[in-house]
Amino acid sequence: MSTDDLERIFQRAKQGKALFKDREVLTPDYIPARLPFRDAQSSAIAEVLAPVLHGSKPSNLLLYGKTGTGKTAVARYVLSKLKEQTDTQDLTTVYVNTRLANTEYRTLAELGGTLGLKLPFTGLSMGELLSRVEQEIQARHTRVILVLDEIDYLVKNSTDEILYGLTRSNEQLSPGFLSLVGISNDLQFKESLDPRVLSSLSEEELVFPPYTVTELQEILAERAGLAFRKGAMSSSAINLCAAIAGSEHGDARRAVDLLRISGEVAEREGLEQVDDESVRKASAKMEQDRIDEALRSLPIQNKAILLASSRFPSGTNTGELYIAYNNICKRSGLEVLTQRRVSGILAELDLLGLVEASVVSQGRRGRTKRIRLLIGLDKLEKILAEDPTFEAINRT
DNA sequence: CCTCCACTGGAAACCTAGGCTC
DNA sequence: GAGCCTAGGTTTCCAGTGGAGG
Repeated sequence: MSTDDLERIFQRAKQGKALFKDREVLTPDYIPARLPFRDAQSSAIAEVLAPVLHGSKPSNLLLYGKTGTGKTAVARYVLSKLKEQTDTQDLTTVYVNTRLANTEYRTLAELGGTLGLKLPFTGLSMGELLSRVEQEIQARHTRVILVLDEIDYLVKNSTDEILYGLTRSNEQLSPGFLSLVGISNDLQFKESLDPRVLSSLSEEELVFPPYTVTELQEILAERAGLAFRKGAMSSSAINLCAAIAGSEHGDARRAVDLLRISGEVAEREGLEQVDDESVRKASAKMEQDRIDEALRSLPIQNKAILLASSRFPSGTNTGELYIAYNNICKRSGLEVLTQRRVSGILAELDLLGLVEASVVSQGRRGRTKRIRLLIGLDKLEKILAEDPTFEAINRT
């Protein structure tokens, strides 16, 4: 890229009018001043939590709904309003996303951290950790409302030990108490839960239906009004955003993301207005970015397996791929994993949408996974070439 | 209708790297 | 330092299986 190119980019940025008024409004962390179409849910949660204001313990609460239906936003919104009502120190609200926290341990540690405890990354037993947190709550006479977002993830990836512990400590604490608000994307996660935990956790339940396309349109229009300058966003572009996001299960978060990226695309191209074309480009870009990012952040072994599957443009099966994978490992000095593990990694790659690995039966010739690469060869090679491990191979 | 392939996928055990307490 | 904890990735072991070819 020459300096001329750079100049042209900057020049265009200077000339083109800034389309955004306040980009923040379209970031995932933004909590809107008002949540359209969620009044019923907001007030239901408020009803459940209200007792905390005169010192009694609210029921535990479970929120259900698919991604982007506003569960998290509503929960945080109500919590922040609740906070405004109490000026005392004795109400602590904690929000933990268990998927980001990743493990039971880190979830609890995060709770402890918000309470002001200093906890190590690892090393304590779960029991020890729990009792430390309990002690802190008692010592402070504090009331805690703990929001566990994506709680299904926690249950799926470990036991429900922590939930059991938390619901139990609930009963034992005094003074002070701990109320739980669980948020789940998965409507069936209840089935994998210990019945004791379930009955305690879901004293109250609330379901969030997906947004309809018309609802999305209104939400987006409102956000767009705050985020963009007047006239910088065509209404047909808003409708297109709503339609694209709506066709993917009424996910409001993705709709808002799409809106923001459309704006960025249009701004970069020096347009006066975000049009349908920008939205389409943004939509394609989001999909592309998702794949690139998934590829880049893959562990080395997963990359090696992808590389192996790229040797078979018309698809292959586990056994054949394992042989190719073995070759690649030998040539790049990589440790060779067992076939069992490779099979597991293939399932992971399938989940990421990088590879299609479906189990097929070939009668006499056994059962195996039919494996097909779902990403472009050139793209894969380009990104994997960034990894020094595969240098030797790429040259041949 | 039966066989038997080439795996699948569950379960448990193992290993490493971290950290605690005494 | 000994003896205990955890996470997370891996290996080991193995019972289970869909369906083409007999």
